[in-house]
Amino acid sequence: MNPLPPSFYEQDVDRVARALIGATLTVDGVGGVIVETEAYDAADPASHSFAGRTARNAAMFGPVGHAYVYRIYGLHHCLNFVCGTSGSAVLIRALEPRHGIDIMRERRGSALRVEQLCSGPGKLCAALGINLGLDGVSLASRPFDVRKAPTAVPVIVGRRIGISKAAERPRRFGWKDSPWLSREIIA
DNA sequence: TGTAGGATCGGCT
DNA sequence: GCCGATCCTACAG
Repeated sequence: MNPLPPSFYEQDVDRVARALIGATLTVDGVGGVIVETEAYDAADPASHSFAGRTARNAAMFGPVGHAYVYRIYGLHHCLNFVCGTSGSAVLIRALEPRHGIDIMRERRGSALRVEQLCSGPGKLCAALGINLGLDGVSLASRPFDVRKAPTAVPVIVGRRIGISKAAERPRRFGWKDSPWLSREIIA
């Protein structure tokens, strides 16, 4: 359960996406265990970095081990971890809530079941209080805390979700049979 | 300068 | 399963 060093993110983005399953992410002490991720890079037509560096995606081309946060559909946010190859990042899609569940409910709605708090990229950003102010911020310092998975976990791979280009590429990773996934993982 | 569409979510049919 | 919310990026003209 040690903090993940910046060198961890230097690995191939698909390897990082897989290795993050089981890691613990908190923001100001609120968060839980990562159960679902997706990999993107500059050679991927579905990636924001595919068309090159712009003002929005600058963090994807910035320092490794920093956050790339963007707004989607005008109202939600998504969190990514920037990796070694320039323009590559891992989208964090779902968490098992562990810490600060009362605060998550304050932010997301007091009537929600625990399974609904972080079961999607937009949901977990709302629950953890992630916004554009965290774009480009280092994951190795506050408010972020990312810790290595204490033990190996069973990971399955499938096609990505919610994209129109290259969705069939097997770049979605999830904790096998986890009840905390955003959706079932389909190969 | 104008505008189509997106790595989503929740409510309604 | 479908649709609207809501904003800002990217690209066309």
